[in-house]
Amino acid sequence: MKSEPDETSIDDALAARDQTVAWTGVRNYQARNFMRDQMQIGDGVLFYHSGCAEPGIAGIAEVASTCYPDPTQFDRKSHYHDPKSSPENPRWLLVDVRALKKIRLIGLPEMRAQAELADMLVLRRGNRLSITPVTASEWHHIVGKIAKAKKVLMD
DNA sequence: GCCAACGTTGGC
DNA sequence: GCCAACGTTGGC
Repeated sequence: MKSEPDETSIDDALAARDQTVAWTGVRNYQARNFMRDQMQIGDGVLFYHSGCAEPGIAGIAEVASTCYPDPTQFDRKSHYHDPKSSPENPRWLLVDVRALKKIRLIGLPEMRAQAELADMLVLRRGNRLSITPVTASEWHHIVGKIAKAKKVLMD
């Protein structure tokens, strides 16, 4: 799951109550549908920093809720306000995400250098989805490289 | 700031 | 339903 660290970094998420943040601002149907149809509480999340000097995987997190309407869509003052959405018929959903651990940044060049990750959707040319599924083997390859991640996942 | 890539919008 | 125009994302 991509987040701009200027807005919500892995450090921000770890500092939040229960280390949990509501994943506001998704305004793409495919990304929304991943949250609605694919995610379950406890699923592993790679916390990815985008739109910054050093994009890459910055932490390990987990899905902490099922999906529910993103409140920012109803907030006229929010950057994420959607005038076409209404509480009676909400268009955009989110899940809560609990940060588990900050890890050594695995930057884009490092990710691209690994044959095991060559098919990761997030690395696809032109990919703009802020949420993409990760296969079990990709997940294991990444957390396997990080002692901290391995430790937290065994706890 | 540039630009490739892609999603959305809206006229027809 | 097509498709051009436009807006956004996001790496560089």
